[in-house]
Amino acid sequence: MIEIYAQNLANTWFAVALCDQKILTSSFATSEKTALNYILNNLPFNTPFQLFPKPNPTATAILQAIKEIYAGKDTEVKLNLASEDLPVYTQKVLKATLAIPVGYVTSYGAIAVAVGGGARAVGNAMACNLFPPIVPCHRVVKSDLSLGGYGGGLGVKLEFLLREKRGFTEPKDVSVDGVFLRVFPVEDVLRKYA
DNA sequence: TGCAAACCATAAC
DNA sequence: GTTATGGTTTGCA
Repeated sequence: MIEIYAQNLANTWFAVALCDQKILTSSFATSEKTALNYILNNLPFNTPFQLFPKPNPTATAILQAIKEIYAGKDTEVKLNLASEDLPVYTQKVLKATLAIPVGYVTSYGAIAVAVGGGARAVGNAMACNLFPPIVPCHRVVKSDLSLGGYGGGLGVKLEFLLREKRGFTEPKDVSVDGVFLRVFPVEDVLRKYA
């Protein structure tokens, strides 16, 4: 049985679908309806689900953690994502995206180099991200460090990056499955949109 | 700058 | 099988 929870935290609606403590899909939006619609659209077919008006303790902790991520904070909470049924390539892209630290961004092409495949394929994987904002697809931009696209609208993407400013000045490499992924300070992106 | 061609995993037919 | 479709990239005028 799939359990769905939605809650308003700090003026934003967050929603999750859980199954066996694992996150099937998540969302955020300015209205409860929009947040729930996203969840419902991404639910597997022919699976019963139930919408709970009040989150239980597990769901509360998860929603709280997602809110922290949304707010641009580092979170220590480990969120269990049900990604094993996704295409393998998509899983690799998600994993690489999760490796981007707060305060940094990388490009579609850079991820493609790290996990194989091409930049457009990476963009495709991002476009159907089931776990916003847990999988920080807002930290992936074009190779010239302009924004690229975003499901929730480019304004939302820009605001995310503003909240994640950390004052870093140098690019660096992070390790994903033994290969390196180059990441750049968010400031490098924001400069172009001042 | 701007445009065209190469790029590559998915989903839909 | 085949085709259409992107949240791209690169090269070249």
